Amino acid sequence: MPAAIAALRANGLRVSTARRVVLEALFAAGGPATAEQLASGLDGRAPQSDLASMYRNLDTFEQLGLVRHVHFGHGAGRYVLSARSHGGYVACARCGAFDELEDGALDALRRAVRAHTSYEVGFTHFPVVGLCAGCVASDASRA
Amino acid sequence: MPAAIAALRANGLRVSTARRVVLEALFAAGGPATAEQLASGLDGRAPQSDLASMYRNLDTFEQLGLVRHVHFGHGAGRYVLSARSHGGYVACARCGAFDELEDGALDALRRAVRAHTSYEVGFTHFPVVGLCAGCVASDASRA
DNA sequence: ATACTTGCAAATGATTTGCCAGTGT
DNA sequence: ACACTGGCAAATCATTTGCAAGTAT
Repeated sequence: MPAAIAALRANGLRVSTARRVVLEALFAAGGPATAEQLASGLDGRAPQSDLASMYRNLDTFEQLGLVRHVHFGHGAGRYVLSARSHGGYVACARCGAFDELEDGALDALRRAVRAHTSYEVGFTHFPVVGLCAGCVASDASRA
Repeated sequence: MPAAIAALRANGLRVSTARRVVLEALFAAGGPATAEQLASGLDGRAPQSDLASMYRNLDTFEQLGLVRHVHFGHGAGRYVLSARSHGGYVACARCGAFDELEDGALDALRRAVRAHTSYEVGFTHFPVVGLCAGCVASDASRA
């Protein structure tokens, strides 16, 4: 966390209370959380804050490379501390469950894409979507 | 296209003019198009129609398995005739370019995910996102 | 002191929903 | 005839933006 503060200073950005709160909330969340969850205080685990400012600051931190966000299916995007989440995610299109991909899986995926296309994919911005083991059984609808 | 009409009938749904227009537009689009593009008539290549009804009918066709939609980065989702697009897509997070994944690539990806997780991914609902060859050079921002 | 930030309200973009008139079957 | 649909307006969700007041530096 002091690293994040340093990053702000290093970029001439101010270390405001609101920004400290954003970091605190992301830290407390421990995993991908929506801007709304973070701003509403994570059920008391972090101080509440303004949603618009939350978005603005998440974006600021994202540009500094400290935060990233992923979209699990439809609905709100989820933000995480980059330090807490190196790889990509697999998300279930049905129930919303998700897990981080291990480095091995990530490498295998990147290699597969590179072998067949001219794209260099990261799986770091958007997750790999499919059905989790539990939902495979009850197949049917949309994403 | 007559297959789509038959599918409607088979499910007790009505074959209305609006629904024919949706199919016509999807057909004319030839690839993933937004609901707005489809409803506005694709620059004259299809009749214009109501946006809300377009969404409703795209959803209806999606439930019948005739249409599917993908999200290339942020912004509006794009709809395609399932018959025209079997596999998944690779999309560029930077410039919005996208290409279909060949079956080989798709299989390799599915295998990789299956080997490392308990998920059964399709890549058919959401695309694989990364940077296209052109954008790899100028790296930097968000998704 | 001054420019960067905040917080709140209002705007935007995408998609959905309510409702009643219209129309396939 | 009757239930399913279409069209239009209004609502909703996620996110962004305008602005005046507040505060790091």
